[in-house]
Amino acid sequence: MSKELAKTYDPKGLEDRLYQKWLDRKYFHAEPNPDKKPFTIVIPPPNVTGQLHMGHALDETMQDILIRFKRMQGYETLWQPGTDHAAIATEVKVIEKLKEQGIEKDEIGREEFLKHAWAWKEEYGGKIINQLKKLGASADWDRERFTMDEGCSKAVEEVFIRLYEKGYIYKGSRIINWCPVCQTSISDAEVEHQDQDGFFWHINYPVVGEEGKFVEIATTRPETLLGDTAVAVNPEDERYQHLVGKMLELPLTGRTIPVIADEYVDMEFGTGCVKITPAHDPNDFEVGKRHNLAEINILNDDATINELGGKYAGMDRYEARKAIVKDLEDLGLLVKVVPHSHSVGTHDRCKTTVEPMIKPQWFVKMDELAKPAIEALKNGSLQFVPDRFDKIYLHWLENIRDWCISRQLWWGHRIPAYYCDECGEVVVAKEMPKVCPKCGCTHLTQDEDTLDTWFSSALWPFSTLGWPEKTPELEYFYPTDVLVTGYDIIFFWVIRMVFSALEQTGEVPFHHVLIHGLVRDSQGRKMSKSLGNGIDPLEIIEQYGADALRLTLITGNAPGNDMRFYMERVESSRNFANKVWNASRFILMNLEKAEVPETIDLNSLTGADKWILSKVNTLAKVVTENMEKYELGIAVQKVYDFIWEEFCDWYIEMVKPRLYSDEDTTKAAALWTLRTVLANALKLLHPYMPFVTEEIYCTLLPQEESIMISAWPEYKKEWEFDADEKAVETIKEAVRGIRNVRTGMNVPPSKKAQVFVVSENPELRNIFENGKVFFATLGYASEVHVQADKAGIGEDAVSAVIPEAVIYLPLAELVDLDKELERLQKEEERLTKELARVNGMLNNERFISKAPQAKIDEEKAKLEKYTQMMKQVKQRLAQLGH
RNA sequence: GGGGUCUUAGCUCAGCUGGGAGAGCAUCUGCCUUACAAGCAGAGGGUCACAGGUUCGAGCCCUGUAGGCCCCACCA
Repeated sequence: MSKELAKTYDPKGLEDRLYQKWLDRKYFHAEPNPDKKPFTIVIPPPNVTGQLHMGHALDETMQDILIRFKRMQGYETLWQPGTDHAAIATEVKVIEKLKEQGIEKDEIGREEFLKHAWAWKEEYGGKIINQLKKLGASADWDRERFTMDEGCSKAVEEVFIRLYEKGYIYKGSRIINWCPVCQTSISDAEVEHQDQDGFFWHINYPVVGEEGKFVEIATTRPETLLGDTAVAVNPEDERYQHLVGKMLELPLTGRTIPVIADEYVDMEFGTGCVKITPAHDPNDFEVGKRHNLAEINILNDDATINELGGKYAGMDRYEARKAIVKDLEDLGLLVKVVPHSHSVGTHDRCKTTVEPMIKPQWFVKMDELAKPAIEALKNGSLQFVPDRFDKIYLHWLENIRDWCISRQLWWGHRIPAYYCDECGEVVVAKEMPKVCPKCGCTHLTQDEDTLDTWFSSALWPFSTLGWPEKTPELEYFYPTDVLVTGYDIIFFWVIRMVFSALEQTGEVPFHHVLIHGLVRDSQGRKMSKSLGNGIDPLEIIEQYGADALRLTLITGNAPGNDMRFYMERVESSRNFANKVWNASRFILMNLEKAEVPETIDLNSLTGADKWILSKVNTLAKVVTENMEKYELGIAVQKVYDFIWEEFCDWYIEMVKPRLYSDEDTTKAAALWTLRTVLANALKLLHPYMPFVTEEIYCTLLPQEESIMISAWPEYKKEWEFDADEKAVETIKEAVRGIRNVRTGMNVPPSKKAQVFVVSENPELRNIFENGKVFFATLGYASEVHVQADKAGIGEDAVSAVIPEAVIYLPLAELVDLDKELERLQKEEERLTKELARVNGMLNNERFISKAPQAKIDEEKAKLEKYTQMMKQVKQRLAQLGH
């Protein structure tokens, strides 16, 4: 590889080339290795038919950062990838595609449909994986899995059977959420509650045998009246006690229903009389059970009224509502209609209003399974980052209800339950039994339903590692270390993984759950297809590079918080990549011209060298600490600031004179330092920006194979140089003072000026003496004089005051005395404020007696510093006649 | 109804166990300085939502208020 780098960083081409190199060299591949400690992350499997969006980009970037970090730290790192079959989402897409070809799902039948679904999976399944690769994801693609592959399917069967045998899975006719469009049951987690403006219809139900007497009920769903089997009042309600036990005429049906008493009824709400429809309301279902009420299902699966609805049969639920209200009005039974806002359950996927219905379904009994999951969080074996998600997790588990796992879909894991055609015996087994164990007949039929897609993803952390087999992978990599995911799927996925893992493997599936927020558009809206405000990560990568996208997604964001996506921020990230590129280009250009030793005697380094070495040493420590706390945004910000400010703006500028001079004896030291510090900074940056760092690193150190398998920088005691750090910081402060004064006077850099540094402190004079060259290059000085007093400095020189020193610039012909005065007065004002603050603290007896000594000393030092500076400022003001 | 979270510079956001308010972008000024104009050097800009409290000391901890966002919830 040539040391020639292009003038502007261009990620195109380079990224694909480097990614291919990593793949070819199997860097992503992990194997159980007893000599190393494992570090494992399982990917939240993206939907097999999905398209990479910003949410994925964020999620995968975070995982890749952690994986690359740990890999460099010497762990055997497995990032286990794969995809999810996404039962309902995929099935809907396949149905749509078939419809375009004029084919209906029911016409072709189950087997044929599944062929189409698998074909779809084959066609689109690999797409999202390739998109992840574009991001730089260092997952072990050799181990890619799919929730419906053989191994995962076996795990699903195994778990189903185990839970069934333990009595944790059961089949029952219970009220479930039904989606009339998708024509399947869905779990509680899939129901989204939306507040909708509706009405309260007050309806009179005539009392049987008591002419002119009515019970007034209020309902938001008058059409369900067709399925009423009682009216309930609160047993404590004195208004209605006399009615309990009486019969009512159910309008429009010719049926009569009883008035019952049940504590469920809130006396304060509505009329205090509630119509009870056990077949179409979860509460009413419970009431019905308590009172042995009939359950009358009045709906077809598509939410039209069925034959039990009399004249309304065949009408859609909303048409029926209108018709029924109209008929009640005609009968004079409609008392009033009151606007009322209430919460309506909708299917999260298609937004259809769900219909509670009683259907035979399979459920997972949750109470026992939830207990260990709660305990795992409480005893610390499972931790959320940030920990505010603890409450959400606990609240859900503590109020959990049984999980409806059967779906009336074809794409998914078919429930391993078989029914005897003769006697109806249920057998749960891996394969269809030849004969019914009860009656011996040979005709059995498998359950038609499939499992909730989350049933298989709940097993993902261990099914992908080979469970239920005791594979070496499971032994070594499990439990995994951290799960990275969005807060939006804590209920769907995280919780179900935890209780499934605890039940099946006896261990938590992961120790940490790192939660991130949503990536929103620049106006703070969710990115969505319907709004058309989505930004395609691949287009960003194409235009700015994957590194720029990754940096943008990680910077300036705290864990768990949503973020807004701005193109300006991507540009800024791209600019940083270019900055790194150009700094490296400069260093490489200079390295070409000289031989630089592999190692160097640290004593041969200059103060500036030691300063930057010390800085990068501290940086390594701080970055590591933050990454271990999952503070990725803070960590990368530190690297960014170091590279741009300390390294580029100060160190490289400081070192230039040494590089440009052939006589300079410290040139090799400078080059060694440049190379060493850059290499370390690149390593710290690599998890965030893998491509640009790899390209530069390998060019910088041709003997190195790859930065991604290089060792993570560790803090080195021998790189601590406190005195040199302090000295360079002092010089920086002086240089800043000079620049500040010059800009204030509108002196262009081309106009060089003499600089006098005056300090009574000999130690400080020594520092400045050694730093003369920096005043020349960085402070545009023509000559530098370091002295103990003001001898030879004109009264009209401008000055900058720093602690224990004053810097004078005789800019006679340029000096605007009014401006100089203004500057000094401003400085005086600032110092006055600071002194007031410090004095306020130090004169406060309670501060002296209660504050820690270190803090008191710190403030005393400040007092001394500001007093000294104030003295200088006052002297200058006096010179100017103030 | 319950819970969470946010309110910090014109905009978007950091600010990790309380100890002199930060970044990016935007704005203004001066620089095509031989790594980078996707750059360099400077500057302006904030009673940290409001009111109390704890503390020697509060952007940070506690209570309350106002507004925004989110999640959960079986009042028909």
